[in-house]
Amino acid sequence: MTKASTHTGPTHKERTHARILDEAAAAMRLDGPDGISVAALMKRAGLTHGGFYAHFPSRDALVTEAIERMFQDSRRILDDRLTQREAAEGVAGLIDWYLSEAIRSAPDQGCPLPALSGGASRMPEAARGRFNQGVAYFQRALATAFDALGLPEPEMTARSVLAELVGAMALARAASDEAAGNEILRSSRQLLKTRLGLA
Amino acid sequence: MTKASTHTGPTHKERTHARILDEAAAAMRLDGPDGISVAALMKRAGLTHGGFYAHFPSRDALVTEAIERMFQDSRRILDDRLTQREAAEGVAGLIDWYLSEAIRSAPDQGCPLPALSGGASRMPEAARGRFNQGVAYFQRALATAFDALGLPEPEMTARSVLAELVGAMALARAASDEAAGNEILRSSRQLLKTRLGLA
DNA sequence: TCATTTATATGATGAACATCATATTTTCAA
DNA sequence: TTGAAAATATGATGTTCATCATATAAATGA
Repeated sequence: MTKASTHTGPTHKERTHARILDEAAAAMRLDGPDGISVAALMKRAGLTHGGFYAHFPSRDALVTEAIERMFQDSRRILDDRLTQREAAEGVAGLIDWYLSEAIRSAPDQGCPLPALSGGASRMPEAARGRFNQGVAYFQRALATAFDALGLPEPEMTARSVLAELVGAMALARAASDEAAGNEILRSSRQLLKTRLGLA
Repeated sequence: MTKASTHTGPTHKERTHARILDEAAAAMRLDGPDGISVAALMKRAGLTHGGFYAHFPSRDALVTEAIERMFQDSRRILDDRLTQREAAEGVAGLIDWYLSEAIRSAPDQGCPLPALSGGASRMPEAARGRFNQGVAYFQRALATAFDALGLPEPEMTARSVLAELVGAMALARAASDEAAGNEILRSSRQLLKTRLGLA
């Protein structure tokens, strides 16, 4: 069952691997790196627990790959919004998307930072490295956009804005009262755009 | 060993209870609500695991009490800073303290929000309620101070500022590169004070 | 179709965990 | 000083977990 020499699609095993990763990424966005057991994860992927180690050498390796997968997804969204439009429109749209009520209610979509930032120190070292690369990429992308907007101190502003984005979504998701959570989102959407001159 | 009728200090049991709670609060600020086992917690308190259930009916009850304890500590600091000084000085000092490198390196002190926000949905229901009360208190305290500063939209600003405080500390702690973490703190310290007219 | 490789399933092992029953120690009033 | 009550320790139970050895099933080249 070695992959044929001619260019064919992904192997059955590769598809299964990807499916396990997708489920892990979704579960971890909901419940953090320790949020799902190997057995529960495999069941969600439609498999049994034993086969796991044919795909990943250890649970830590899964966590690391899943973190990377999450940031790949986020990077694609980020790039779409920031590079395929006018800078002002791109940034405003990113803020509205990032802090939308839809994303608030669907933590398994959206950015992994609000769910994972608080627990990065508990992640396997390799996973934490990927996490930091993801944060750095996000900061650079924002700084580039802010520079295009002509804002002063684009790097510093990027760090500050990212902090508010992440904190606002984390706090909004934490609220048991949905209305209170939505107020947090609304406040940050508005004041972020105000301070970036997008209001 | 019933507490004497005359007013004496706290019972031995009460002191032990408080000691367990303090250890739990410190551990949870580091590693979240699931960060420490009953056995490990009791060992840190200088006791053995079995006695735990003489103090708490369940692990969930401990988590709930520990959350409350953490917010009591924070509330005291918050009130000290915001009520015992000029509003401008109090807010600036709060920002500098909250986002200090010392607090970054000592997660078992400082505010529980950065460590716990991401995982509030996994907390026992009662604990989540206390958590939300803590957030609401923080927001109200900030809004009052911003009102005293004459800022427009003090409530909305309070939500936005709290989000940035929490997000900045969470991201700074997540960074494996200490310098990168410190840049995050520095950026938010400066831009928060700028946008509140305290620079 | 058949034989062989690859992918997945079954079942087991040992560790960590929350919880609890019971034993031991400590405390303090009499 | 002593004995009852309170506080803590010991040890056990059942569960969940990551990991792995091995068995079965599925796929593919011949």
